[in-house]
Amino acid sequence: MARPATKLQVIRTARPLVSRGATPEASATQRIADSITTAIVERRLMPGTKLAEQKIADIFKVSRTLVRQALNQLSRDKLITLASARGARVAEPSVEEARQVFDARNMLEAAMIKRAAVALSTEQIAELRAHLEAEKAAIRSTDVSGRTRLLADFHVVIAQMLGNEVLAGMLRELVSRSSLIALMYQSAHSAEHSFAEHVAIVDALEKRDARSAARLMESHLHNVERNLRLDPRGPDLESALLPRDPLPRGPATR
Amino acid sequence: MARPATKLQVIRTARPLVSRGATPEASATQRIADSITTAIVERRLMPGTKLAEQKIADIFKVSRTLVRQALNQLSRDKLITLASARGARVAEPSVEEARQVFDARNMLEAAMIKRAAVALSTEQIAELRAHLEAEKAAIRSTDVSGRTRLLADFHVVIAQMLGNEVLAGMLRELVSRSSLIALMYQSAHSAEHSFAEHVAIVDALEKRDARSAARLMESHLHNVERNLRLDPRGPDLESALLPRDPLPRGPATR
DNA sequence: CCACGCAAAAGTGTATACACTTTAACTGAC
DNA sequence: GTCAGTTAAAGTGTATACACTTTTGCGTGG
Repeated sequence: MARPATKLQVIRTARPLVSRGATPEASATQRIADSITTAIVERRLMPGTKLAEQKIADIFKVSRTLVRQALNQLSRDKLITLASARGARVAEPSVEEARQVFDARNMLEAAMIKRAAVALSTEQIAELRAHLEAEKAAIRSTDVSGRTRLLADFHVVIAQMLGNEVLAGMLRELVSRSSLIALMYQSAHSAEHSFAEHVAIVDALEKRDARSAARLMESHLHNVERNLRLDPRGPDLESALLPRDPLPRGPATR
Repeated sequence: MARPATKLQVIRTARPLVSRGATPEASATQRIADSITTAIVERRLMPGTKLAEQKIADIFKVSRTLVRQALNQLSRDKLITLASARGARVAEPSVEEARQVFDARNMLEAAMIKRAAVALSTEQIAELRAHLEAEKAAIRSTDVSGRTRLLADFHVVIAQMLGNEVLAGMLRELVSRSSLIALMYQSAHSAEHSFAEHVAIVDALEKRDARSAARLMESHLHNVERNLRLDPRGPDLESALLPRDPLPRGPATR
């Protein structure tokens, strides 16, 4: 597999995601995990990048102990892979894994949206409209990282509105895995397109039309998945090696 | 909150669950996490029991480092709760949490079983029959721990047969949380009853009747939930001590 | 020039040390 | 006898030490 071998640039800048519990003073471990998560989702850390414990510890000025805890968490979320004695790398989800994640989302979210059509209050639907406005603004202002986050949060927010934190938690995990997948397979699905589909879904919710809301959600997820470059030959080893992009020097990939 | 304060008896005896990946030499951390998990599910560790790191470390003859890793994992599964500087306790899921868990299972498993009715091969359905035989045997022989595990595994096995490990993983977590909930609220749902419902579900699968399979699964989960003693007064101290009048809505948990 | 092997460097896995927090146990005043 | 305040014990949070594994770089023989 192609190994970008990016040298682990500064991560910083990352603010704690809104998603996690609003702890005033988040634990150091959580801060680290969140920073790495957003760095991955915002494409500052590419799949395959080595995450050496000591280097991260130096960056955050803590000991390896806390970094290890954070890496363990991320490993459970499948955002990184841990190989015994060989360290952590940003995960490189397989095509098969992508299929499974989207399949699971489909089952979960179709059921969820049907319930939402019945259970959400008018105020909550208004909140969803507000969320859509935020999405639109982020897209207009070309705020790439905010846009990515908002488009993903749309799905989680609905789960939270249903008052089911268990559901929301599962969805949060699936959605962040989806982001990594989209990134890895260079989704051709535009943000504008996703946004339009979100609008259609909320429209259906407003009309309390559970059936079409579910249909729209399914086709939304299907579209996102379909637009991944899940080519038969996989994530282009060939095209990466063949002289598409002539490197200045020899094999000095370090 | 009622605190049994059981003094953390010997855990041992526990063999690694079949559920986790069949690693030949599981890591020490995983061994510890599995032991505690089965101890909880088999009622050898009651909700609220304090899990002191050093004591567990002594039992397993490792350092606190590994115990902490295991406890962190279990905390993510919501089988224990971690309070900063106050240590780990076996979780005491609230009534609300129970509702959410069963609600999430309902969404997930209804969708799953519909798919299973279409996608499972004849051989796989035969395997399910074999699983049912094992359930029956465990129930007959009053093998309590095996029975509990097999009844829970039924749901996970179906997910695995669909070839979706992501789905199976989520279900595995939900099912073990359900076990803790059933234990805590002393389910009155008999093993025999669950078994009979499992048989009915497989019958429907065999007939490729997706709709009734889904209906049966939903009513199965509903029955399990309904038979929990989720009384308004709950299992807590107040009502245990004060010979109270019937509470209208009562300050449920806490 | 390449392949192979060996040794140094880097990195991970686990144990231990130590500071700080919580819990308990005790003391004395009321 | 009860309660508050104080202090010791127990326990957790983080850092560090050290053994062992993997990776890397180099030198030697072919």
